[in-house]
Amino acid sequence: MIAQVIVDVPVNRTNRPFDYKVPSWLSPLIRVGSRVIVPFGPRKLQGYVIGIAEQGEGEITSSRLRDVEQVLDDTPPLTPELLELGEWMSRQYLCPWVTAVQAMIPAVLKGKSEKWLVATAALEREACGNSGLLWELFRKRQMPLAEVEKQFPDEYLLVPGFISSGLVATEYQVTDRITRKQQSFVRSLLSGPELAEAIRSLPARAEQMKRALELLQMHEGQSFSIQMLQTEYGISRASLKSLEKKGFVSIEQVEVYRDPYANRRFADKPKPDFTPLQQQVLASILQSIKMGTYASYLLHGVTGSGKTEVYLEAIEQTLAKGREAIFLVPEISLTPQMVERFKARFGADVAVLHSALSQGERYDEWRKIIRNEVKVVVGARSAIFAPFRNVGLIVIDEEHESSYKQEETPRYHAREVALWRAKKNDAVLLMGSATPALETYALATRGRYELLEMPERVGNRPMPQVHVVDMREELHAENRSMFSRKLHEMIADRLEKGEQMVIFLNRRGFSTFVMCRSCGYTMRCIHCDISLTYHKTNHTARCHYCGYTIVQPAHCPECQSEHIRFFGTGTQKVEAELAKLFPGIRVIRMDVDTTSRKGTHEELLNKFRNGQGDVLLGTQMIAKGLDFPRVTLAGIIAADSSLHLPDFRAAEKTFQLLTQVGGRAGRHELAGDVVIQTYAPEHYSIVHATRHDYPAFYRDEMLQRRRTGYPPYFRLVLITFSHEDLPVVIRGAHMLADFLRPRLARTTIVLGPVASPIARVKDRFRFQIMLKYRDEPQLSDLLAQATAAFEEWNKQQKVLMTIDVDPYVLL
DNA sequence: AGCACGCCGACT
DNA sequence: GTCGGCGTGCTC
Repeated sequence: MIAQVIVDVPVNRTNRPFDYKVPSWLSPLIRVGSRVIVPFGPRKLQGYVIGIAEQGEGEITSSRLRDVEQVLDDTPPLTPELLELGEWMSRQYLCPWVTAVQAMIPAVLKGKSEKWLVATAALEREACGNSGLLWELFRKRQMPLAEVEKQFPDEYLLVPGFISSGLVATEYQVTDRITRKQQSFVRSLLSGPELAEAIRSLPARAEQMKRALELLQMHEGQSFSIQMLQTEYGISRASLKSLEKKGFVSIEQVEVYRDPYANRRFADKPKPDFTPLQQQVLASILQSIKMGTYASYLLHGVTGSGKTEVYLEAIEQTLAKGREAIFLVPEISLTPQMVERFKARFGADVAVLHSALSQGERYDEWRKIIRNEVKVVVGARSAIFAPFRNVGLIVIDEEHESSYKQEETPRYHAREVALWRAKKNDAVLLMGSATPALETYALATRGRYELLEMPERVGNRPMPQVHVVDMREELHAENRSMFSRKLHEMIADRLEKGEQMVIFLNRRGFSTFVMCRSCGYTMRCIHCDISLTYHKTNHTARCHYCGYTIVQPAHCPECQSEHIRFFGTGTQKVEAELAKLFPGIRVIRMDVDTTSRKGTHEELLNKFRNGQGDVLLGTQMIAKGLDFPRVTLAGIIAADSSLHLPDFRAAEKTFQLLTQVGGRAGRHELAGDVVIQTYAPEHYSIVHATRHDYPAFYRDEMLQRRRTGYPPYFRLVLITFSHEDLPVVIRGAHMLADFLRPRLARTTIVLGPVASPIARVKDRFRFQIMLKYRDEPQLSDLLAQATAAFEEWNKQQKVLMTIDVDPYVLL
């Protein structure tokens, strides 16, 4: 038996299966998809079985093949479908297959290969003399070599001597980080009458023991966790121990899932009556679910149109057909509200893959999926890899969100992966948004996805009224405050009425840079080509690219002036201003600084929901998915701060943001207002957002994209190079461009090589090539060839190259 | 990626 | 005459 294995060496040169013999004792355990440990050259590595055959296919004769050393799991963590998906990703996104595979499984399953020092039998017999290291090895039997070097830096040099004298030996070990949580459970060892007798036999003062036995008597055959008996019934560990000693009960260790939602009850909302629009939309979707064939839908529904109810119903019907469902949400909007809704509706059938989970919690949730204990997965981007075997429905909420694109290798887009899985499984793909990505809407209008429209809010609630304030006029009217008169007036009005509001500040692209007012000097990173950002909490200036941090100087390093200040408005500044203008106002600020601790996110939102705040003030993270009945005002401080970024999606992002934030107001009985403050009130993204007119925005933006040659008219590939020496990067970039140009279609545009917009990061110069193409059916193959040619060229240099297919971040 | 093998300069 | 620098090539 031969196993074909891809090994954990994520480079192109080893991006192919290697054959191994399967020793007979492992053959019952090994499966396609198994994690294994294999010898690889002088090392031992973790690998994944991608195929099993009777005969090896390579030219190496089977007698010379090495053995699989170990099979790591009794259930393979990868299904055949996921392996195939990994292969596709590897071609599509030009990444090593093994990297794609590792993106699919929890981080704790990624083994690390280390060289260890182990004691030999000789060491047992010999005296260890005065060597601290040998004593330690005698005691511990083995240590990672890296740890030896750290703990015994002097004796580390003696290691080769110890090896040659046979006292120690080296060996490779592969370790993963799997841990399992155990809990003690108490179970009665006695039958009914015996139990009654035992209770009577206990002395009156053994009150806790009596109560424990009575509990076991009442719930016959059930076991109770010690922890629960302690907290809920006040029965101490000690009394349970003595019951065990008396032979009345047994205490055993049972593995439990780490569940952040344990001991929480979720109230189920009654299923609402569907509006006619919802019914209409559902009819199409449910028809496809019933047929069990591939179908894809774009559900374009305004904020508050009840898209979530449609999703939930579609999921329920999928489960009713005995199939499984994946529900993707953007990283940022996997809110407790959303989780609660799912837990309430689907109870123990849901696994939640949250970015805030610890690695252990994530592993436990994932195991519920691989063990077929759940039927629905709710999660961010990587949940698209849920190892279900019979996916019937994939829902992508807020389909346009950029968090669905992974910005490291493998640089995949969850929407693309979802499409692949849906087709593969004859499943339904349902994407929803109030502001679809242009690419998606364009495909929908061309029939690639079926377009479903829900242009009205449920219950005929009106869309909020949007007021656009031209901040230039405010300045002319001598208002230098960050709040326009309109917004000021409306805040005062809501405070008076006791209603709530959301104030949004897009700090991105408007960062708080540090500048000297006297000489104009700006603080820049010494390693990167960007300005430093001021952080108030510890009074430092930091680089957001490499982490370079200095204490904020009191004087300008250039001219010694004291007038060195930070510019740009941050949430902290808005908070201070609100407090000044409206004494007594209760502001709940939500940004990276106030939510860094685990659980604070939820805490702050609960506070706001309970009415302990008048204003929810924050960045991106409050823009989406939140639904508070008493919010009647949404204020956007600087709507155009995202408009002038060097990004072809700037207008689209602005439109989406304004629409989403505006959608937070007036979702229930109370009508809502939105105030947008801007310096560019005539810009089409702001005008159309004001009128809630997506189609108009789509038309205008498509004209721009056509004029400038960007998606959806052209597709992009961004190739980035970096190296410490500028001439070397430039040579590398030209080498690749020269390779590609003659091989590409005439209609394809090769932009560059040019310096990247951020020309230096971490002391490395960056150059890039952008490919713009309309039709390149063989592009993946060509890029693979180009990569091979580049690697050949790159043997002497050490230029880093990354290829980003359909990039989102162009820096 | 790592690791071993192998060929040239500065030391006992 | 040896120790060790890192260039080159391979891993079933």
